[in-house]
Amino acid sequence: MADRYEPSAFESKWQKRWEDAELFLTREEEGRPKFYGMDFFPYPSGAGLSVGHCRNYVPTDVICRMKFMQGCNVLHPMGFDAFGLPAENEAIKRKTHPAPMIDQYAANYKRQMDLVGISYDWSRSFKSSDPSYYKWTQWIFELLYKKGLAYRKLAAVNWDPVDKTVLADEEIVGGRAERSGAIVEKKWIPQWFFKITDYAQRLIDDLDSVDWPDGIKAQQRNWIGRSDGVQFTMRVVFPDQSDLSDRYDLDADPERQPPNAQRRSLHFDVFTTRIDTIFGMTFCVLSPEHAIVEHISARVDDQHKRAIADYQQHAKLMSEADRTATNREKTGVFTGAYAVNPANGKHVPIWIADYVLATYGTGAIMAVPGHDERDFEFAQKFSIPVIPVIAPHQVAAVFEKVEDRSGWQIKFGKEGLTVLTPFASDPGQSPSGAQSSPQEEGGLPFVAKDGVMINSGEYSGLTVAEGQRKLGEWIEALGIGERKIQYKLRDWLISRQRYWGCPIPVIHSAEGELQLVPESELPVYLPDVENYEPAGDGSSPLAHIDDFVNVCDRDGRLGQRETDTMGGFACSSWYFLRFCDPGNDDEAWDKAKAEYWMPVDCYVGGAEHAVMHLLYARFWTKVLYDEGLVSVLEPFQRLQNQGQVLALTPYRKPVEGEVLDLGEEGILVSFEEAKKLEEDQVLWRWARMSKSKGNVVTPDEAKEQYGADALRMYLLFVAPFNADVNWSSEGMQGSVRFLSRVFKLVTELQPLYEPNWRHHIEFEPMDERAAALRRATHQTIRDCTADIDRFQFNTYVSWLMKYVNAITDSQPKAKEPSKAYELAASEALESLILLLAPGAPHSADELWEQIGNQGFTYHQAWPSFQEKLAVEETATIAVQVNGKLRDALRMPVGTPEREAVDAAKASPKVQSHLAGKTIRKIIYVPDKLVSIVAN
RNA sequence: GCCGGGAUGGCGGAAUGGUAGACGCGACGGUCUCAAAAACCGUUGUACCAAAAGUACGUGCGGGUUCGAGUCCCGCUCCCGGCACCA
Repeated sequence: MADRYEPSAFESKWQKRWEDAELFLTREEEGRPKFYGMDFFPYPSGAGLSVGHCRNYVPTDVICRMKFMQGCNVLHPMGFDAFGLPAENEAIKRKTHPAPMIDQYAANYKRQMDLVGISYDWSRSFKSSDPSYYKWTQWIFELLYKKGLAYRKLAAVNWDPVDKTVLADEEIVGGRAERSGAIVEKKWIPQWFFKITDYAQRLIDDLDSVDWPDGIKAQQRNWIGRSDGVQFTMRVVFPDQSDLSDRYDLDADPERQPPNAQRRSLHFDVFTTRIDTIFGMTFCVLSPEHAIVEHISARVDDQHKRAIADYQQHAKLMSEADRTATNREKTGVFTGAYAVNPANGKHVPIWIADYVLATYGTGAIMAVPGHDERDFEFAQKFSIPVIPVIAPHQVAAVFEKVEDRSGWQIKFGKEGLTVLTPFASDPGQSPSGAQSSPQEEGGLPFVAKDGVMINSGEYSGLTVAEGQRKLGEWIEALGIGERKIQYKLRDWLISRQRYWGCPIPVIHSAEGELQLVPESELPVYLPDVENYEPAGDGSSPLAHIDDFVNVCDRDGRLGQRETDTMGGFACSSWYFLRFCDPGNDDEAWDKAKAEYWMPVDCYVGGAEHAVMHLLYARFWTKVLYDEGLVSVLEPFQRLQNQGQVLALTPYRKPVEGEVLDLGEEGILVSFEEAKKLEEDQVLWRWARMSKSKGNVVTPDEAKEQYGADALRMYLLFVAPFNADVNWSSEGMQGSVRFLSRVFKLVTELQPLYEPNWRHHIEFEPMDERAAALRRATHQTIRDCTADIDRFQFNTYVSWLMKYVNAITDSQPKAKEPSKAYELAASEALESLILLLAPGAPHSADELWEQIGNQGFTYHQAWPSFQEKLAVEETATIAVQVNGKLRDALRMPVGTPEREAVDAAKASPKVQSHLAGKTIRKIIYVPDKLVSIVAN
């Protein structure tokens, strides 16, 4: 019998027994509520799991185990996101084939997860690279295609020269490929897209219905980037005024067709969210790639023609990274043409500049330097006039009263807008509300989100909100534009010119027509080949495999297979549905089964997928909902992001001339090197565990040294679930110590254990000691249950620790325990073991057996608490005088106000602070507080 | 710049507007031991005081609301994460 935690003696034994008993096979029994708990689909890396991964898996395991004990049918699956770039790159590096390699890595992941005792139902496991899985990924692709949500078009896309593939916008961070770190280039290639933009609004709206961290929701809203504004047409005029004879070929560009008027003139559309500032427009800007630039260029003189051509060339050559670099100085050229401001008929110069993006809105803007920082910067540089048209309410009030405004000036500063009057030298004449302090040159524009319109003709005097509404109506009435909603979100680029991915089930017929591979012929198998390295010319490796490429099309003629594969995010956009019915050969999933299990009740993973996987999976779910294939609009009801586990990592101080990696304070060195260096030469920093940093702690070694349960309890206890933690072996020791205390306590109390305590305890009169123990028991059940539900695993463990202390202290030292105490202790023993079970399942099962029970704690009912047993008999009532704590009284719970107040007044400590004062007011909070106000 | 999230003892962190610092780590003192480790017991926010009692101070900074603020409101500072010329 063990009176301490000796994990090597029992942890592996229980893992074997769980497996033999098929303990974690998913049940679908009637009459039980369901609970679907899941972790993010992991890519099985060759480095194996670190304890950092366990910080994801253990908490999910705790909640799933508790839910099962509470009587739920629990679906707790695990599979592997095997397709994709990381696997393929690793295989190339190792000169092996990704398929067997990934099998081996996945097997290792499973072994490690089992080592930690995670309760996965492995019978439902699969890899995204299994043909039985990707058959249905292709099937969903075809569904999207049929619905017009998958399309192929020539596009300038993000090309990663290192990984030699195209990437999605979501995979680019600051102009670099997130994975390879390469500076992304622009390349024009025909690409496959999913039309996620059709779902932009629903993807925003339905965020309201899910229980996710605010930060993730905000990131998604941001990424989708809704802007409400007005889009309207601007007519182009040339200095010679012969503009009407010039015709812009509208039919060639139907998207830019205006509602009705001005069909014969050259024109372009602009989008603005600030139509209220239209009177402040002093120029327009087109992106260098805008289609109309050619037409303008054709009508202007040679000097401007050349300037335009030069600038376009310059823009074309610039890399995406350079172009989007922060704080770049504005550049641009005047085209020689003008646009007519529809609000006041004024002609404003048309410029081209690369600060206007071709890919957003209409690729053209009205520029209002008075109220837009970028336009202001541009205007300053090119000496374009600035007209303020929005003033703060109090300034506008003064400004609008003045009839002769000659000599008045308006300037902008950090404080807002400043009016400089001709009588500024005489402060007495300066209207109140208008400052006249000297302004530094080059001040900021006044980005007036609120204020009053000025210098705006008949609209002057309206507020920003009113102006936006009225001008929007006016533009619509005029027929030159309409109110419009723009989204930053762009369509999801799905094709990859790489081998290790799900083949796109499309055939290019002899006529160049796109044909879907018939459903009966799915899957399109990924061919097993020796050489699959990317060519680097933008073609897929599959394009060079003749057997694969050449097929019969629908009409029996020679066609060619699509050779791009799908990016890995396609595979992970529906795997949660497959887990509901993983063995189904006839369908992707049985609708009834998906309806039963979906949505995922608790989804756990890292915050780095905020806008990629989580957005794509939501999109697919909505499409499948529209098809009637799933019954939920959102796949993941509750989402939680775990914090990372950081490890102390040695860095060396850089020697002169050495360049540091971005964000690093020193040069990374190995632990061996660090030992050799002088102490003051080594900088120890907390860094995310990674193979390259050499700071990984594996669950294997943690289990070997401390035990799986100690690791689990440590990860739960060390910090709030979503906070980063610093790995510490002292902390691990603490967990070992706690579990040892549990073993010791159970061993001590075991002789008192009465398995039938339940039948006797209500009839046995409770003495004070027994009642106190029962109180601790029921409070602990209450608090542990609530905190697991709330994802507060650190306090769940705290309550257990406190409970162990309480039971220990409750034991009678000198005399024999009473019958009542024996029964209370029996209840406590069982409760302690069962409450411990989700966190430390091996120890719980061992202890359960040790006190003479059979079977698994997993099959026991989760303890329930009785409110009446959890309440305290006496309360500590704080007594405050003028808000300061002066005494604390122990009084029975439910003491009436009168008594409590009298007792408080009687307290000598309180009296000394009341001496010579008159009581003005007394506040009483039952069982908590008496607050006396006196002066 | 914009959008999120933070800031509490030596450290990780608790705390429905009601006794701030639960629980743990570390540290210090003790028991056991020839000794050490382990284990166990005790102390541990700061200041004044020999100590206790006591008093004052104390949740990033400055204001405010309230009998009472870590918690609510206004204005900042710093840290972390994301986005970033998106009109």
